[in-house]
Amino acid sequence: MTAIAAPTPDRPPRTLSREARRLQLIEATIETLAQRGFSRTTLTEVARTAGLSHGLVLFHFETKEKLLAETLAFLAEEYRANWSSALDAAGPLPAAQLNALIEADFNLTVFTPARLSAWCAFWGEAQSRPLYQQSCGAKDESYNRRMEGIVARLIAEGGYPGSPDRLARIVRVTIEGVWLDMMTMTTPYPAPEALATVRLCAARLFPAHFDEGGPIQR
Amino acid sequence: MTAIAAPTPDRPPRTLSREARRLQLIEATIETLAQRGFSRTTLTEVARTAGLSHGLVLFHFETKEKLLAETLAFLAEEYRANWSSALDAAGPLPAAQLNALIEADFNLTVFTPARLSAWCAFWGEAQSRPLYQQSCGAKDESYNRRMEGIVARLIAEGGYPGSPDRLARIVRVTIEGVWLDMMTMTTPYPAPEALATVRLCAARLFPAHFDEGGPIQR
DNA sequence: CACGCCACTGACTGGTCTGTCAATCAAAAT
DNA sequence: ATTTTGATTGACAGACCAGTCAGTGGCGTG
Repeated sequence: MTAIAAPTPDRPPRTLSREARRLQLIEATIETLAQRGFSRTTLTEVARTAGLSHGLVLFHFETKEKLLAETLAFLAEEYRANWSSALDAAGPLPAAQLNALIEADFNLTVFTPARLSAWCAFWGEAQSRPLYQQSCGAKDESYNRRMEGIVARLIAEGGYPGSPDRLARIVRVTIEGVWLDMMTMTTPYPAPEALATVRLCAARLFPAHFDEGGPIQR
Repeated sequence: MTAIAAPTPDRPPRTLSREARRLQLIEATIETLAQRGFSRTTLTEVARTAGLSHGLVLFHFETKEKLLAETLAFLAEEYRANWSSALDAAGPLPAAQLNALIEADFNLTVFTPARLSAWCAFWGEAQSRPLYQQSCGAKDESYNRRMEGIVARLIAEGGYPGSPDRLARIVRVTIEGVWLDMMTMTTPYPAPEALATVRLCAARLFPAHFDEGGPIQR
C-alpha cells in the first residue's frame, strides 16, 4: 500500500496536510480565544477565523472540548519547549541559567498578545475543569523543579538566607505577575519595563549574581 | 395543604427585602462561578444555588450581563474596603502600612476559595470585555497609587536603590502570584506559606524595615 | 377583614450553538 | 480514464439558554 514517499518535494504528503490543517485550526482557536474570550468562543467563529466551515473543525477534533484541550496542550508544549531550549543554551552557571529562564518568558514566540490572552482565558476556566488543570499543572511542576534547582545552586554559591522554595516562588510569580499585568491593566506598561522589573527582583534576591542590568559578568 | 410557617419559625421568609435578595443572589453567583467557571454559569444554576427560580434573578437584575457586572463590582468594592480599612488602622509608619496591605490580602473575608475562584473567572474574561476591565482596572489603580506612595516613603527612610514603581510592582505581583497559585496549582501550599513568601519578598526589598517574620520593631 | 402591592413562579419563546450526515470535490492510485 | 480515498461543505436536528409574561400568593396597610 505504501507506494513510497513519492518524490514531490514541493507538495506535502496527505498526513502532513492533515497535521497542517490541525495546526491552522489551533492557531485560529488561540486567535478567537484572545479576541472574544472563552465563553464567547464558538466553533463557527473559530472556523470563520480560519476561513473554513465549522463542520471541518469537528471533522478534525471530534468535539469542541477536544479542540480546546488540544489547543491548551499545544500552548503548554510550546511554552515548555521555549524555556527548555533557552536553558540548554545557557551553559552550566546557575546565574546564566536563571537569566535564560527570565529572558525566555519574554521571547516573542510565547510573549505575544494573542498567546497571553489565550493563556488567561484558560486560567479562568482551569479551576473548575480537571482537564485543564492537568495540562497547566504538569507544565508548572516541571518548570518549578528546574527553577528551584537553579535557585538552590545560587544560594549555595552566594550564601543567601531564605528557603530555596520561597525564593524560587518569588521569581516565578513576579514573572507571572507582569505577564498578567499586560492583560488586566487598562494601560499596560511596555514589555522592556516588565523585564526590568523582573531583573530588579533578581538583583534584590541574589545581589552577588545579578544587578539591575542582568547577571553580573566576572 | 398550606401548613406553612408554624413548624420552622426561623426559616427565611418567602419574600425578602429587595436589597437582601440581591445580596443573596450575588453570593450565589460567586459560588456558581467558583464551582462551574464563567462559561458554564447559567441563570438557572445561580437560581438553583440560591434555592429560587431563575425568573427571579432577572426580576432583580434585568439581564445576565448586569448580574455579572454587579457581582464583579461587589467583589471589587469588598476588596477595596478590606485593604482600605486595614490601612486606616495601621498608623502613620510606612512599614506598618505595607505590612497591613500584605496581611489584608490574606484576611478571610476576601481570601476564601470561592472568592479567589470567582476573581479568576472574571480575569479570564476581562481581557475581551471593556465592562469588566473597568471594574478591575479602577480597583487596581487606586491600590497601586497607595502602594507606590508607601514604597516611596520606605525608600526615603531606608535609602534603597531602585525605582518605587518597580519595587511596588514586585510586592503587588508577588501577592497576586501566590493568590493565583492557590487556584492553578494541582496541590497548592497552605495559606501561611503564601504569607511567608510575601514576607520574605518584603524582607529582601526593604531589609532595614522587614525581616522574614514581618516589620522590624524598634 | 379586605384590599392592593410586589416579590415570586414556571411555562413559553426565539435564538444560538454543538454535533450529525449526506453530498461534493480534489487528489492520489490503479 | 476510471476508481478510490479522504478532506470539505452546508443544511439540518436536538439541546440549551436568556429573556418574557401572565398568573400566584404572602405581607403590610387601611
